[in-house]
Amino acid sequence: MTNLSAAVMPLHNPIIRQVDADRSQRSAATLVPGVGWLQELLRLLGVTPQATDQTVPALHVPVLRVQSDGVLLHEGARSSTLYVVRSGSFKCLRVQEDGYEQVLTFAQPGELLGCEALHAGIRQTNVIAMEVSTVYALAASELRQLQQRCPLIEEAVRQGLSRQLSRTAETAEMIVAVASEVRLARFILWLSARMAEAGQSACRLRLRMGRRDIASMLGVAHETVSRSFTTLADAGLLRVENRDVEILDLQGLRARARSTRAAQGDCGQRPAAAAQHARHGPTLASCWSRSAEPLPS
Amino acid sequence: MTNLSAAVMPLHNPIIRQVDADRSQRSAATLVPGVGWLQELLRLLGVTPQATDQTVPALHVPVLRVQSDGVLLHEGARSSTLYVVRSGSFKCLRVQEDGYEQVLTFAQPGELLGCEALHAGIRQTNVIAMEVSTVYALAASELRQLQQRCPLIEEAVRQGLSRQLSRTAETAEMIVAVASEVRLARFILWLSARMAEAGQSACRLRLRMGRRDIASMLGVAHETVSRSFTTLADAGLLRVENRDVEILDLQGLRARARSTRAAQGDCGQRPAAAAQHARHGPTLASCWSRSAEPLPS
DNA sequence: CGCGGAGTTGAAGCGTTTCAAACGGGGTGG
DNA sequence: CCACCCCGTTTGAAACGCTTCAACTCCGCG
Repeated sequence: MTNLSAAVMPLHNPIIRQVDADRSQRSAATLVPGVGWLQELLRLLGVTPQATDQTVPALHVPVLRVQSDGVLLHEGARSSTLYVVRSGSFKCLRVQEDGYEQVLTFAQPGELLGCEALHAGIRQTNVIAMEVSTVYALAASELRQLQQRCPLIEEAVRQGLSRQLSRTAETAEMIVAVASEVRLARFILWLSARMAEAGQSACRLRLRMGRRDIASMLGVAHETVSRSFTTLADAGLLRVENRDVEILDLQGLRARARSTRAAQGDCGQRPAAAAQHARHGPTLASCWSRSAEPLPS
Repeated sequence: MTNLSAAVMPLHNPIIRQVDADRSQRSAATLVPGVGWLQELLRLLGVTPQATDQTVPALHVPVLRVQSDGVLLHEGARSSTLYVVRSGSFKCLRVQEDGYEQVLTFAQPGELLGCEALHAGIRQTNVIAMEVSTVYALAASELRQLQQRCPLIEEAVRQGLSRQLSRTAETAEMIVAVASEVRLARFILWLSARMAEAGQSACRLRLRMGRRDIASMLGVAHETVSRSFTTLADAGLLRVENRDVEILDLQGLRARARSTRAAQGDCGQRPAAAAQHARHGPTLASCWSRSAEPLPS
């Protein structure tokens, strides 16, 4: 990887120091500034490489290094800096009044963090690194400067926002599943799909989060997550060893994840409009519900 | 309201006709084109009026009129046109393979529809009008033209995207609640808050969706929704008459919505980092969990 | 070495799901 | 105009699954 050491660019130094009000507290050692390259940032955001190679100038972009369990963003803090995960992983959560940590999502490289603060200027969630991680930091002023030199960044950010939006639909479909095993199966497939899209192994997963965090996100008790893990393992779908998970039977796992709340009374007579949006084109294989192979029916 | 009749601007006529590939099927009468004003669009997107009055030119923006139960967007369709709800309301859903309709969210005036298609160009969800509704249609080409004449639109779209993102956190917190009554209470408060922010009555709600749709979004059986309604009504918090809901005891409803999955083992000893993000500023009152008045503790 | 946290497993209570039936309103057709 | 049917909604009862409390193991760390 590129070096994130103390070779701080003098050019952006004043900006980095003021990069985010979230680090106002005591996080002296948890956040370490550095620099990265605009080209890598665009690649992370999913901008096509062939287009970037032509027009992207070799510009530096501020990078923050966050230690494991370090707090990147504080709920309630006044800041609207945008972050893009460069390496590592994060969990986004809100702390309820009774102290319960409600995990909202997990973020991997390429994902945007802190987008919700764009319109109000106030952080809506806490973001905590689950391992040593680095992020690109795009303050509003920084963003404007970059846009002047590379208009492509604008499109990249918008695409990133759009991608985040479609991610939330996926997470929603995880949580609303009836059975806890189904939720967990969807969660595993969700992780797997995102590992695959990051170019990594899609069958061997090393979970960065604890059972409690998974349970929080899935909306079940953490004991239930543990039980569901063993159930899926006993069914021969998974091999689970603490936080190392291996998918043994991808098809079976997909089948398990497919089971939905039965359409009960809706079988046959749909409310006029609903009958029209069956499926009429190859949709995005959203990791679990739509598999690549045709259905046996 | 402004007239949406056949007075179609010749300027944008060719664009309107090609506005979205989603209407390729048979929806001849469900979508009716018209025009609206850029200024109203910006207001809907939450751009500050004082800023708009100075710089916003009086431009026309394409408007689509959708009949009740009409399909605005088709899952799987190739299109990346952006829509902004102008009047009425919509439900966004995905159809599972077994025919079950998974409702993802409900959209009200000011909300963006179809943002998820920006990065892939393919619709991820079906969007259906729950009543006669109108939307602003912003095709990619349309958007570029508008941006040249009014750079503010760019910022407005980005803010809209950001707002949608923070909405998803709210919906997630609805679904993960333990008890079904809590989910319903949060849902009602969520609707109420959005009615209020639209300038309408926050206590008298006319639900546009059926119990089944609510149940789908909340991840429970529709009978459970019905039971939860009566439970909340018996507790004196709500007055429910079919689809008309009146909030009788806002404080009590908030209290009911606050109850979370108890922090079980976490009472007192938090995992190092988690203890640091308590709450240290006035966060956005996200309708149910944070009330305006100070806590009795 | 011992403590504390993470993870697993067990047993009991209870809330939700599920199947079932009945009510009511809105629509259509006789 | 009334009857009828369909559908949304409500309510009941039984079974299932999850939650909760509890005990236990394993592991890292002071």
